[in-house]
Amino acid sequence: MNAPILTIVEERVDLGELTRSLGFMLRLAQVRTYDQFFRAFADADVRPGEFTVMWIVAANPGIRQGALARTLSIKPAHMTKLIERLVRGGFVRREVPPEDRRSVQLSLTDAGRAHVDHHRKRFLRVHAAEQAGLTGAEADQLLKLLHKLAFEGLSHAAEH
Amino acid sequence: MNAPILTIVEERVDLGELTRSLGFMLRLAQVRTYDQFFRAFADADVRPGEFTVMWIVAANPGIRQGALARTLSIKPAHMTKLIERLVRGGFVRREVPPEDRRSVQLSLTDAGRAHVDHHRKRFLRVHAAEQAGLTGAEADQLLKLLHKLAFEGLSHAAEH
DNA sequence: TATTGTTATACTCTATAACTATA
DNA sequence: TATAGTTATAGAGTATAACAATA
Repeated sequence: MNAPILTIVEERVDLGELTRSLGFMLRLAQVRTYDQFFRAFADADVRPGEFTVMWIVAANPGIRQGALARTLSIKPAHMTKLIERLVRGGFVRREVPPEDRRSVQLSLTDAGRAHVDHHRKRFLRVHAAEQAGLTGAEADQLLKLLHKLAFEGLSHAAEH
Repeated sequence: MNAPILTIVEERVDLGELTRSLGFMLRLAQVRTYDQFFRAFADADVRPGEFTVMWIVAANPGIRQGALARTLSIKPAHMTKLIERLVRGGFVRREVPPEDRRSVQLSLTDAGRAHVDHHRKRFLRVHAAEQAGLTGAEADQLLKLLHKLAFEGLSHAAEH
């Protein structure tokens, strides 16, 4: 059978063909990077979803709430609540543009910008920790493949 | 700057260095495979977590509930509820072994085995769909890297 | 009529702590 | 005392549908 065996603290669990499932392996790998994120930000009350949103708003001031939701595959209903938290925290500002008064444009407050700046370096350092066990070349290769998997087909990505 | 731009339906969103974050890219990639799973099993009321659990129980009859939880990084409290659902559905059997009456051993019922067998082929076919946009060699490479990332360091994995 | 975002609802998942029953 | 699992609770994420305001 050649079945892969995962050994965790003395326990042997046969995962069978699961380890050939991209979905399953992506989940396992993500759990690990998630752990590393929380270990790095244990003191800071920073969560990956919220920080990612603030990061993107920082890079795209005035972005529409819907565009942000589609970019991150977050449902509009959830995005409303997430943004609400960030507005309550004083990090994000919402503005209704006169051109389309149905929509909402997002930008960071001074506090929001300071928050992103303050944690930027640590956030980038987490990337290094995430790659534990990989060589630099392997990490690059992995990012390239994930990029292709995530963007190919359902959208168009380009480097400028 | 060379910042990567993600274009979705006419919208240009600058993701900046996020695309160099393994955690972020793993999340984006996983969202996609998650979608594909649900598209494939739209009619069947099969969820990835539950199906994965049943798959592992099928391959490891008598596995302890705690070992299963640790393998999948699912918290014991949640595992209790997840198994409860599968027991209620008639797919999983719980047994308390006389050697250690604190623990619970899991196995599939006939219905559980039939259910896994019935969806096995489709589950494997999802893997192919997940790889859309990748060549076979790329998919293999990606799995290898994910395997290394997921297992290296926190546990020991071996092929037999 | 279609689109943007909100509200409401329900369920899953995550995290924690307190608890039981065994060891 | 420590371990295996359960119960309880709270919050976050996901999914859907109905809705208001605007286009």
